[in-house]
Amino acid sequence: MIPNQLRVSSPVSRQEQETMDGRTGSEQDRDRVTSGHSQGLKLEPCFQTDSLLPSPGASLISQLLSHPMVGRSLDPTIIFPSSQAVALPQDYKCGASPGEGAQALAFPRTHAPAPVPCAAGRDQLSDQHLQNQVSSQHLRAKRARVESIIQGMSLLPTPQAFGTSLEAAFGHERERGGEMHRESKRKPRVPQQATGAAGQVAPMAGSPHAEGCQQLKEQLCFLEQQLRWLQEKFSQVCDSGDTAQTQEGAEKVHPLPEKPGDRPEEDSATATSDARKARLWKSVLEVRGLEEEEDSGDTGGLPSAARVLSQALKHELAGVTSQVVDSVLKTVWPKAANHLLQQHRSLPVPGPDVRREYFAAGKCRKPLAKSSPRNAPGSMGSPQAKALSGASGKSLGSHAGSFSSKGVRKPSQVPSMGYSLVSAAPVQDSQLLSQLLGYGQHGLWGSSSRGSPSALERGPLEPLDLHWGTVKLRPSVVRQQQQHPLPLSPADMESLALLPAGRDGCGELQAAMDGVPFASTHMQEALTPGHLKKAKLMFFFTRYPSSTLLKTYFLDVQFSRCITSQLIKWFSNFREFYYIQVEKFARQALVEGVVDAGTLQVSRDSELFRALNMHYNKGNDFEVPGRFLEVASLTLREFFSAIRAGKDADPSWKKPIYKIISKLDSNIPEGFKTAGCSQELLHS
DNA sequence: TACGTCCCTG
DNA sequence: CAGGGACGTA
Repeated sequence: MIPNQLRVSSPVSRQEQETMDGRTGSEQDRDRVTSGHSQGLKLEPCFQTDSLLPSPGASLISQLLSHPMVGRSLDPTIIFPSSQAVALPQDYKCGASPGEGAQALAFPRTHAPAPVPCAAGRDQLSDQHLQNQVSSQHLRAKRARVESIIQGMSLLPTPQAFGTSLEAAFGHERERGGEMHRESKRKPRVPQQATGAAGQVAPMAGSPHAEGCQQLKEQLCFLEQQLRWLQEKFSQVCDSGDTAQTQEGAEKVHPLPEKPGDRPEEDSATATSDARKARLWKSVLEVRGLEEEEDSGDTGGLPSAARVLSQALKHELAGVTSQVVDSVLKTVWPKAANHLLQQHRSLPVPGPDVRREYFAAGKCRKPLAKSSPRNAPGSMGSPQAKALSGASGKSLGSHAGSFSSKGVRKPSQVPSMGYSLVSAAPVQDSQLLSQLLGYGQHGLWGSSSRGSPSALERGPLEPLDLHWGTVKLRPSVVRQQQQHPLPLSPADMESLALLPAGRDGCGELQAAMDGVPFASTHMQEALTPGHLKKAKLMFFFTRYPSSTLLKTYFLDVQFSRCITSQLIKWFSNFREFYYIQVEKFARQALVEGVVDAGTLQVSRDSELFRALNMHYNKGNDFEVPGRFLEVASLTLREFFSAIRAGKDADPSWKKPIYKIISKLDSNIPEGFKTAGCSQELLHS
């Protein structure tokens, strides 16, 4: 932890240093968060992703996807760790043995259960092997091309989900899959069910997440099923195109019944989920077969079969991902889940694009009241629930002043639409994203009057955020954090980095980070009109804010000497105007013959108030606190008395008044600390 | 040196 | 009405 690291970069003035020394708790929290975040960065791919995703479904997918990545031929032992693997034509493994030709081509097109044709003894095939041996060289070359095509399939940048969201979600598994791949060259690996699901979920057992893990596991099993369905569907597609050849291939392969287990490697293999894996493998082979077909004929672009596969996979994965989300949510947050799922399920399965949009809209943000940086991922539960349901402390309106319905409160009138995947208005997006990225965990935003979505709306992804493992952040994100330290917790960043974005996980994240109006959370190096407006409203509460206080309330501003001066100057100008107005009305009252200063009261109907309100609260979107009326009344009386006493002859006759008024500052509502506040005010 | 106030300008 | 300069204060 290097709490001060982020401040070292820029020299701080003495006052700023003092300010730092007297930092508020929240500021210190911010440091903790930030440093905690940096700590989080050091955590390489770690626990949760591993522990939650290695269920069979995940590993299958990742393996499937990882194959092209490792740039080697598909290895049956990956998908067939068991006997079936060895039953496959041996050629598939190394591609060097005789007989790779016809069998390799024929097998993929068969629709007989994969293991059966696979198990077809080499003895029975030997004739065909001999016949085809002549062309084996050619076929090898063909195979290489096909594999490169398949490789390209999963690497394709276009396509939304295929190699992206999965890549993000299963990235680690995938990496491991690559290693496994190599390992399994000779040593059939233990089925994932054993090592993966059980072994890796186990660490979570006993924790509040155990149940969630279980749920997730089940969902991933469901994902498997979906994949199976997909394979079958894909097979049908292939068939429709290649009926003749498929039949031909089937003829070749069908007469090859054999029990698995003729091969030596089979010994060490276990036999769980063999049928499923066989089908998966078959599907892969079918693709390969198709590729070979197209290789000789249609060579342009992405093969249609691949496209079909891609589309279907995308669709299925999107759906299954939703299921997983639902499942986990249901587990860790049953009450909300019920509500959310109802709506969620009524929605069409979101495509990757939709999800990307959803993310860009900042709707899958962290809980606003993300209590403390120590709220490490995985330790959710009651704190989260509290934070989510508690709708956190103060609101702007909880103090003397509040926003009128016309103004800042507007966002709160956003219909409680729950987990809607439909993108919201841009302004809202920025606000929401600002919550996500900015100060959400302070819980300052989370008041009902601030238009913060209800707890239910805070996103079903939230639990997942906590589950998803730590991931190395994109350099750009890290850079941004270093330059403009935001109180992002590691979990925040994780969720950002891990969100299954659209076509390119990183790219989409980048887009979301860069493209979305970031001003509300990005540390401003200059004060904006929004800040001015905010300052004006703050003037209703404090006429003499210290620079320390200002720093506290303009958290999204990168304070420098210049910024501080400008803010101070603003308030100086506010005071100037204020006193001028009050003096004017005091004199006016004197002229009007007012005798008793005590009768002077500033009400919301008075001209003085109207003038002041017009100045500090244009649009009247903020309900001026009553306290301000009292202060104004007192100021008016003081001026009145002083003028009546002829003190205005003294050049510094106002100073005593200033001194009195300066003691009448009241606390500023916490809501003003919200980063998005300035932005929000601007739009109101 | 930082801040506050006054005065002035556009 | 925001902002700059001059000046005073701590």
